[in-house]
Amino acid sequence: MEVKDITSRDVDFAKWYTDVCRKADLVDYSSIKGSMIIRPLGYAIWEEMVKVLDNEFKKTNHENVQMPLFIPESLLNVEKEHVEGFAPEVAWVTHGGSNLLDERMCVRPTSEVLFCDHYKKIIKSYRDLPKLYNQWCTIVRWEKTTRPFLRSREILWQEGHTMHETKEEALEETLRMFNIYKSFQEKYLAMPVITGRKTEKEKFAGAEITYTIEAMMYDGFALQNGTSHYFGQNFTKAFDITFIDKFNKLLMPYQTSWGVSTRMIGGLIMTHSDNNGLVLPPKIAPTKVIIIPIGEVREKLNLLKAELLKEGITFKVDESEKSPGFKFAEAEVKGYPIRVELGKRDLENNNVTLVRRDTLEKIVISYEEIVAKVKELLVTIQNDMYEKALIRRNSMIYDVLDYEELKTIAATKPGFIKINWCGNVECENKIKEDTTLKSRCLIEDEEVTAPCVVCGKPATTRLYIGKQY
RNA sequence: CGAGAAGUAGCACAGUUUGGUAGUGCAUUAGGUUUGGGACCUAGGGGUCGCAAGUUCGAAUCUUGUCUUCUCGACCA
Repeated sequence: MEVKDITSRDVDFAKWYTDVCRKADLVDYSSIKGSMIIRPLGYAIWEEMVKVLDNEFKKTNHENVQMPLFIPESLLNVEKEHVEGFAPEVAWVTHGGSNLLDERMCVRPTSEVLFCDHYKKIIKSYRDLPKLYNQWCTIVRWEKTTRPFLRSREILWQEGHTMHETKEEALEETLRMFNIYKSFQEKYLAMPVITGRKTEKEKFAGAEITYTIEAMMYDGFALQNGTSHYFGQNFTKAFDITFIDKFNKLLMPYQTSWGVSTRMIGGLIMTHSDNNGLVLPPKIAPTKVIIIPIGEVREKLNLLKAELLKEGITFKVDESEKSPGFKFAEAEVKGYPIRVELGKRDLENNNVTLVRRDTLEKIVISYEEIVAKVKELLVTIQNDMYEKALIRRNSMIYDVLDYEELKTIAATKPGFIKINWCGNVECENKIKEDTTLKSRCLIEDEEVTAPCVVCGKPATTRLYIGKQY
């Protein structure tokens, strides 16, 4: 459990990642492949995420529900594209006790069909719309390769499923939730993200439009950190969901779904953490301040605790018998944004030492300044972490016009590549075959600058490509 | 799912080649001394060697199967 056990980030990034997950005590392996135990610190980070997002969902009039865990096979089969997309990775329940079931059921890999089955019953009139439901739950997808937080078989997440009277309303909802995710990741997780539509090839099974949020990890790989889908009437037609509008006409509603998962915790680690362990942005850190008393400082400690409590700044005090050096290292592994070293020797001069986790900078100030400085630092650290990640990310984005150059960069430089693309799936496939890079998302706010980088025909759009987790 | 590597105490590992009843460091418990970057002394506790079958008088060690983890590939809404 010592920092020196953490593999260097630049030596072996994959090993470093799992080391941080374990040493910071975020997660433990269970005896079931791909099903992890989320430990108290990992879960506390998730709870902070849930708190912020759930509040955003409720502010935008969404209601939480809880749907069944199982999906009967016949129900999963209702929407053709959807079942084809998910069938290879669902887990099946075939027995109840020792009796073979008449119809096998899968453990939900996502809940579109469950919501549709329910909406069919409760939506009758335009007065029943919109329906804005969300659920916090776990789902199961039988992944072949698994990694803590990034790709597990049991996934803790949130899925919103909404039904709307018009196409315009549904499209607006898709973008509304997409923007909530984007701004959450930028403002709270301090993660710069690229956002946009997925290509036809990469969109969600059954969706008309998929918007994606992609963050670049320290090693240049992309992590898809959230998606928002517009379904049009694909599912409502398949499920025959209808309502009567105000002119007494029978119509079909338009649908969306959107989700984020504990994968964001993996993104947080691979964006900000370092060789000393976890680094958490203050806004998402469950505990903002760790106080380490050195020597007999009880009186000042009690005073400080009362002041932080009054200010609503979450803190912990390490009053264990360990040596100060051990406590410093431990505090760094766990990623507390600010460490307060409350030492007898400093206090004789009326000083305390603050240490920023993101830069490890030591700041000596007088005792009276402490609360004001902590408040200031929490803001500074949050901003600096975003800026640092942004600069690094931007330095790893390449704009490429020539296909040979594309292959060279793909093979030698980690990161994202911007290209001009004709929109043809053959060109998309060729890039993947030649370079293993896949489409991340369309860049819709930039004009095309040259012909398609693959085929040389006129380009219709700009596109981000990159390797992914 | 394919190829490769690994699994011995909470963690990191030795012991396996050559079969003989399990060890080191850290952590942990008790008492004491310490305290500004991973303290020290003394005395303890903790492991059916991933699991299962087989070979053998005897298996951590040999054989087979299986599970889990890691790496590379395929897959990945």
